[in-house]
Amino acid sequence: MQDKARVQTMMGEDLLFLTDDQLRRGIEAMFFAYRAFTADPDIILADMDYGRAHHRALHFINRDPGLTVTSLLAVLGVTKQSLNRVLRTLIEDGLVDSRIGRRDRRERQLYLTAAGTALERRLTEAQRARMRLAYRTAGPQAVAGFRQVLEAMMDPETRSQYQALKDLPEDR
Amino acid sequence: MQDKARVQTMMGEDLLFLTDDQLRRGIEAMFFAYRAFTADPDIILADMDYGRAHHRALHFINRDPGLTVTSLLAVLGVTKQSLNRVLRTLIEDGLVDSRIGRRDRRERQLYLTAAGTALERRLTEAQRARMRLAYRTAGPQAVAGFRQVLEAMMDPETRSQYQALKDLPEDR
DNA sequence: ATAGAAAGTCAACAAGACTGCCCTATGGCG
DNA sequence: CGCCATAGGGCAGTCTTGTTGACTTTCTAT
Repeated sequence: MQDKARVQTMMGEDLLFLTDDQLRRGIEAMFFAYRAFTADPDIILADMDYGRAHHRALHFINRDPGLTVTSLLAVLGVTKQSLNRVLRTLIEDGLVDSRIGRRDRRERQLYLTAAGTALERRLTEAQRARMRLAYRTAGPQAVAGFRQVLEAMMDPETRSQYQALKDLPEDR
Repeated sequence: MQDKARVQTMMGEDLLFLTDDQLRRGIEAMFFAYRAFTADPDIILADMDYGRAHHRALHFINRDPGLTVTSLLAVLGVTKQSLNRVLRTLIEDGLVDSRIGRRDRRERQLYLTAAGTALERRLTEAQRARMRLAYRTAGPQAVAGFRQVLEAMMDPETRSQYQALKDLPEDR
């Protein structure tokens, strides 16, 4: 009784999509898809002695220029020591600019330099290309469902952060 | 420059879901959701000196008992040296049984022991609980879309492996 | 003015991926 | 039989990225 679980919507009785088998399929899909999802930028990064962590930092600094180290920490969910190493190399290499906070001089506000912006764009575009194809293949309705499930999967606190990101300035 | 990618194409109109902004939202959702996705089993694993790699091995051995080291390698997409370290500890700890291949005595066929099955179940159940909640929250139609997009995101070769898994014996 | 909290940095260590190389055992084939 | 390919294991060393602990700088409240 595994595959006939093609769910048809409506019909209150239709909880077939919650069988252990269906859940396991979702788990495996997450594993395989995430691997592909990170593969494209990883190739670019490998060439320049950077890793995924650098990409993530660039992404969120680009997303919200001027954010502090602590804010970035909260979004990334790592320790500040871990982030610091990554940040240090990015700053040394001239991809990120760290300026002393204006309100509070203990803080460091982070900005991408022109070079940083260029790399971020290159990395993200590689990732976007795959996402674009997947979106196009699956169609708008599937995309909506995709986002709904992912959002429901996040920890509540993370979900708030994610939703808050929605409203950030869209410059670029 | 960021084409605000409103409509373009002749028929256009419904390509709004392919804007760079929409794609970026998807990228961020993947990042946050995947972190949550791995968090629950990670807590259990941390207590016993195991890591994510052990979980993955247990999962796929449980999925297809008797598979060879080479097959497992192909599914996991890691090097044999990397897998070997993980597998060695699992075998030493009595969670996995490695038997000499029946067709080909060079091969090792992998099985979970009772203890291995128990741990696999515990780990997977933690992960399933989150997935179940997400599925239930989002609903069947969203789940279908979720799976469609993830599948479209995989590398073609991986997708074949993923689809092939569909037909494996369903014990449990 | 000073104590304590907060932000950030430096140092050392561990997990888990990788490569490269070498080894054994087995299987297939001319 | 002999040769070579394949399956698997082991060892050494590297890299990224996570961790904790201890430190400095800066701010804030008493």
